[in-house]
Amino acid sequence: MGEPTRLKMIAERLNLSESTISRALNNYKDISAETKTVVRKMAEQLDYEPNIHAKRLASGKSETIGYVMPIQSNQVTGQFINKLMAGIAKALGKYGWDLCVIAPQTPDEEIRIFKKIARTRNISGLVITRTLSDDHRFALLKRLGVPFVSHGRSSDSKESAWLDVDNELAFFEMTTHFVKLGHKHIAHIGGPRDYNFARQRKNGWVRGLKSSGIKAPLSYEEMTELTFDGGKEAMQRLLEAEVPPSAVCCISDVVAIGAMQALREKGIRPGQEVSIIGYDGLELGAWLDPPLTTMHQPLKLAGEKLAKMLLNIVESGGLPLNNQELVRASLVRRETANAPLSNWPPIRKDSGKP
Amino acid sequence: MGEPTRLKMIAERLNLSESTISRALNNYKDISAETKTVVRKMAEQLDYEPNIHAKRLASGKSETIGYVMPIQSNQVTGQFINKLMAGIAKALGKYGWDLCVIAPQTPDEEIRIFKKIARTRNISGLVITRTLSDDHRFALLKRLGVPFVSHGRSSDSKESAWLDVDNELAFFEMTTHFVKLGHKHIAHIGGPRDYNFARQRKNGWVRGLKSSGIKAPLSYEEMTELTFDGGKEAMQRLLEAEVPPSAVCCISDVVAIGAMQALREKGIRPGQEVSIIGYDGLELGAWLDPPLTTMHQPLKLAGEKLAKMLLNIVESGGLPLNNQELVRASLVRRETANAPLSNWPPIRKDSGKP
DNA sequence: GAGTCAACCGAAAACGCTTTCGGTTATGTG
DNA sequence: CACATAACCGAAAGCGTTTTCGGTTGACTC
Repeated sequence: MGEPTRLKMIAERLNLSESTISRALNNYKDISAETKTVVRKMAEQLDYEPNIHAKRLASGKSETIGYVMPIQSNQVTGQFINKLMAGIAKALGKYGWDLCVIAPQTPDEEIRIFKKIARTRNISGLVITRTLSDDHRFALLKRLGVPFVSHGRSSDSKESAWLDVDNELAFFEMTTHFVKLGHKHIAHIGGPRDYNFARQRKNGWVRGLKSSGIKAPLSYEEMTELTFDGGKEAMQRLLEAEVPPSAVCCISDVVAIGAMQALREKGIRPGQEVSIIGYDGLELGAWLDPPLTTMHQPLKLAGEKLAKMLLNIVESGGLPLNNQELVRASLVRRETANAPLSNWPPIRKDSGKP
Repeated sequence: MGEPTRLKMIAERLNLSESTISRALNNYKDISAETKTVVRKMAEQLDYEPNIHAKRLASGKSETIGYVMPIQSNQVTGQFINKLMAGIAKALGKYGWDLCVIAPQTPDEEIRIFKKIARTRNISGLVITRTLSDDHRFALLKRLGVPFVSHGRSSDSKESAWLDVDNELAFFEMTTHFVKLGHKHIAHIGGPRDYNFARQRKNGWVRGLKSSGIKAPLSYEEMTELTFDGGKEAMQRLLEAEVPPSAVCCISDVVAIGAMQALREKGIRPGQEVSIIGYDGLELGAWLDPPLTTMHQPLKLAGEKLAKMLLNIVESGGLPLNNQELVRASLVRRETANAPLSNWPPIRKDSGKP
């Protein structure tokens, strides 16, 4: 391949100084339009590509952003992560920035890595996901002065940059959708309250019930890990309620799939006796039996948006405050959410009613 | 946070030269053991972290490897990519190397990016996945002199580094497993022959049949895209065979899920009239109705291995030839693969038999 | 016609490390 | 005791950019 082109070579060919070449290529305003075009043409011709390390050393900027992979990636968050990353990488690519994957194995390691980034500045900014309601990372990164954007809010995110889905609205809509179908016994399988979105979604359900004038017994609020197993067990508990629900708002598709399993094992048909709606919009849901009704959020687009926000902050000095955006999820109608059956909920033999 | 520690500061405190410090920290052999420990202690104490850009500029090494995301990432390869990446990042992290995500939007862009990497050397090596039987990338990267390892072989991979699952063996075992269960009508839904693993898997099926003395009509070999839809359509075609199969070896779990859908729509029960085995070992499969029998390969481990191979090549001058490894997949027994039913395959009314 | 001011560009100093080359010491050798 | 030989270490030259600080021009003002 021969030696790569250097600034110096361009300078020699054009009888200009290296500094002029550099400034011409970087579009400084004290270089005449004429020289700029000449320089650019020559750079193009020589296939010039700046040495990125020299550039970063000299400028003190790293042009790299990091994506922090969720630690416990044992779950079917697969789609989630990919699509987000693909979006981020795509957006960054346009500006010649790099996306670096950070995969801490433990929370402690995550902290160490953050501190190291703060010291070395080898990464210009971070994208974090899976935010908790009470997420120490927000304060830590702010304190360390590391620019970041989060996918999801937190109690600490008032002044930082974030992109979030309106989870509460989504679950409000999910709940009222059930109401419109005629349901009166609407339960919720939520996730650990640690996760901010878990709270938001639960609140949406509560608000949906309230605005429809429906009351739900305490037992209708279930909580579980975001796994298939968790969903299954939660559903089993719900079925033991005095009056089992006829509709269930699930915090995620994965949980919903687990819940469907629990129903089947009791001989109950999802979408018949008990309706179910999930959340995430996994394509997979369409291939279940029966296909899972769910709510969808555009993830790749979210990735692009997150990248642009971060770029705005680290490059253009944008304020985190001006980089907050709430997007909407949309209902994907499939076959697990239908009108209630007349013979359900069943009257329990052991119920107190005469 | 104050200014980060520099080599210079350590040198001043210890009354040594910068070069000595550098060599001590990099474990050069012309530095006495004594000085080394002193220097290391001081570095530790001052929380020294080398400026990575300076280091890379001076040494000419980038300490970064790139992972090329499969272009058409619309599929449920989710798990796949993540786990692999998590493994790579984990292994690299131990050596202070970075993992950079490369997400070309088109094949052309992929080529451009490779060429750019070759010129700029801003990435020390690549991990590529989704290899094709006839994959231009192998020759291209070799020609460009960019070190790489592939997850999966190709017709061009004889002399390059790779990690692959023994796909043929896996499908051989899958097929003979069906035979042991008593099946005689065993079909295969394969993928585009472009993919090398698709050929390997088909060959495994063929070999499995042959070694069991079973013959399959031409119509038993189906081919499709690696999608839910593809699996469904392929299964529909199989059901129209003169003698429909009682067992189907599917190239992936996703395809198998699509196939199950096709069965259900015809009122056929997966695992009863028609048995099915998938491939990939997605957890998800356990939550289908009925749970999908499949074959599993350890992906995170694969990622770690790939990273170590690449490090061996770019750092220790290891030969690609010495970095080839074949791993085994293992059968995960669930509920879609059972002994055949006596009333299946059905005798077609329109069959030629009297 | 001296002075002012833009508009352009070059020289040179960073940036923080690695690495070559050579120079001091101690250590052994004839 | 001169001399070669290691064993250690320092000086200094890169690595390829960016960026500061001036220095030339030529046009324009009064």
